[in-house]
Amino acid sequence: MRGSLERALDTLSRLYPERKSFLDYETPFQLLVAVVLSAQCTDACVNEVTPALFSAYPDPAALANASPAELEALVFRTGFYRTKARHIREAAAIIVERFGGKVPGTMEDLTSLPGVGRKSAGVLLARCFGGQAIIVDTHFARVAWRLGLTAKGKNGLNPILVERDVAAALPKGRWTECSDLLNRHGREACFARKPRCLSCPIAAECDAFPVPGAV
DNA sequence: ATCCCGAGGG
DNA sequence: CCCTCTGGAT
Repeated sequence: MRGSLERALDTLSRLYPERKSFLDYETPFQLLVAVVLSAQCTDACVNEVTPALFSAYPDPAALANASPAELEALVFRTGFYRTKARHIREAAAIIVERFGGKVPGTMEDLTSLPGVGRKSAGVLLARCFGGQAIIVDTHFARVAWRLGLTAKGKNGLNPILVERDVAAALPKGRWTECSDLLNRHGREACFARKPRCLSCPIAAECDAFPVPGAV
């Protein structure tokens, strides 16, 4: 990276002052379900299916007893619908049986749930448990790579390595803020295709500037 | 490395 | 047609 990550974050925090979630939810349980459904699909799509889902299954006990076919129908549009339906149902059962009906608040317990990897667990820790986490999704990884914070390996970007590299470049107190801001920048300007490099406020700090085909 | 899997953009 | 959209499990 050409400049300081902390200075880039200061700039982005002025560009994106509010730090809202893009997934609709009211409780940790609802966020857990929404995050699992968000794999490889847009949050807008998730938000279309979750109202009916949360209405039909308001808590882990209800979801654990859901009919698989009915559940698959409700989450169909999010893609990977068989896998996702099974994961959220099994996760709900585990939450009831092992965690007293409450979503657990540690990385280890969260990632023990089916369908919950480090990225999804990080979202829960940061949003519901006040934790600090480097949340590596497709947007975050792309932006971190373009800035020059991490490198691609044989198989492209490895989320674990991206997390390690960014964590090493930043005090832990800013991990979640960094996750939010790079993610937000990725979805609003630093697109995978035709990113808005010409109006990017942190272009001067970016190793990839200007990305070929940028506008 | 591969599979799961629908939807929209270019 | 190919890529991308807040990944995770095998």
